[in-house]
Amino acid sequence: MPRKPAYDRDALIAQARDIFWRHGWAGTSLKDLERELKLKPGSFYAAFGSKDALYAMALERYTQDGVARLTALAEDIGPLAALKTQPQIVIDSSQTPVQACMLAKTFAELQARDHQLAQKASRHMAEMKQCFATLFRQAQQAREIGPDHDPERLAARYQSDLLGLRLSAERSDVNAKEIAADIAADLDQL
Amino acid sequence: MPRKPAYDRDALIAQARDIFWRHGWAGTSLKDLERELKLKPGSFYAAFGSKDALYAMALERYTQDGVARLTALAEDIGPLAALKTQPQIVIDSSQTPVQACMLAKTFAELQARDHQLAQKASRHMAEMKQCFATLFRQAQQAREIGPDHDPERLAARYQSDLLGLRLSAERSDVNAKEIAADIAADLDQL
DNA sequence: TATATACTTGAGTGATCGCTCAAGAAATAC
DNA sequence: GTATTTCTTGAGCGATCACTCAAGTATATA
Repeated sequence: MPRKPAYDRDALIAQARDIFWRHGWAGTSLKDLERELKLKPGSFYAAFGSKDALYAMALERYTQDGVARLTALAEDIGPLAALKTQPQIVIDSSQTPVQACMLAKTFAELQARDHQLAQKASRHMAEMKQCFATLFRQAQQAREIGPDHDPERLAARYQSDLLGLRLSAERSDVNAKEIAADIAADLDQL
Repeated sequence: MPRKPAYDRDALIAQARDIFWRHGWAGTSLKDLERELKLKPGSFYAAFGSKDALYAMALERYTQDGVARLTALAEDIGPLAALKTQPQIVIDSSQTPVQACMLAKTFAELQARDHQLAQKASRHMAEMKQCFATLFRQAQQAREIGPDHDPERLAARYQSDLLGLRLSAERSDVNAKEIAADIAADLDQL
């Protein structure tokens, strides 16, 4: 009996993710979303419930894709090689809407207001950090890095460096490739 | 003949800087500013012209203070020591409204919309980077670091690390002191 | 004290915010 | 075909946005 939606829900979430990623939470209005997703307000709310709900879905999608991509890369070329390659990947991927991390942008924007989306972003960043720690641990077990390092600590520093790198990559007066190379080079010192 | 304002303009700019720093550009409303600065709309606009104009003054103040503090520190304890101490300073300064850099937050929030405040923030970050580069150059001339390093490149990496550190320091699941120590330790390898 | 010159006040501007909902259109089941 | 169910549409809700301005108030000089 029912009628099917005229849109591809998954594609719309990915599209919304890119818009939010670019312009942030407050910087993206319902008008923006309606125009880009080609949805009237009624359809929008029937499909996603609210702006915040869609934003949460976008964060989810963003994190899932990120973890999946890095995990796949590590299985391809090994944990340490993946960690060394990641800095260059995240800044030269010209397909990404912006260079800075969406989780970091969300967290920075909404943390002070104690917004639930900031908490969600924080949890997702912890997820990513765990992913890094796992790779460092694997690299250690494979004797690719010294045995005296704490994988959790390496992961925290590495993630911090990546956040800085990706923000720096947005700047026109910074040579991000050099920074990425230097971050990768640091991993050889371990 | 005239009547003097009842407020301390400089103090109000510093107060506005802290509010903007915390909540960002879109996250701070005129109502917020009026309430915190205890100014009615008329006085506000007579004093500062617009929200954006005040934000620009806040950015200016933020940068001036940052450069002055680091420069003074370097004259006290030397360029390399200042660079090594800075990471710990910026994250344990419990007087600061938030840990993340206001220039970085502004840039990240407004860059995609090509807002003039994003450009101003970018210029101020370049200013800070030059400040770092000068210290690295001085450290090199003082034989505190090796002669084969490019001070500009070191400065870019160092600033990137600081941006990451300061954002990480906002997170409850990250030990920022460890990251700060690791950044400082890296400078000994030069 | 008289007057000129600011500063302070707060109601109110049009625009936009996220969001609602009733009515019309379309597709399924029978 | 008809009935039923969902999707689509868009006018419009109250709230808030950055901001204006005329009237009132206080302080300087003369």
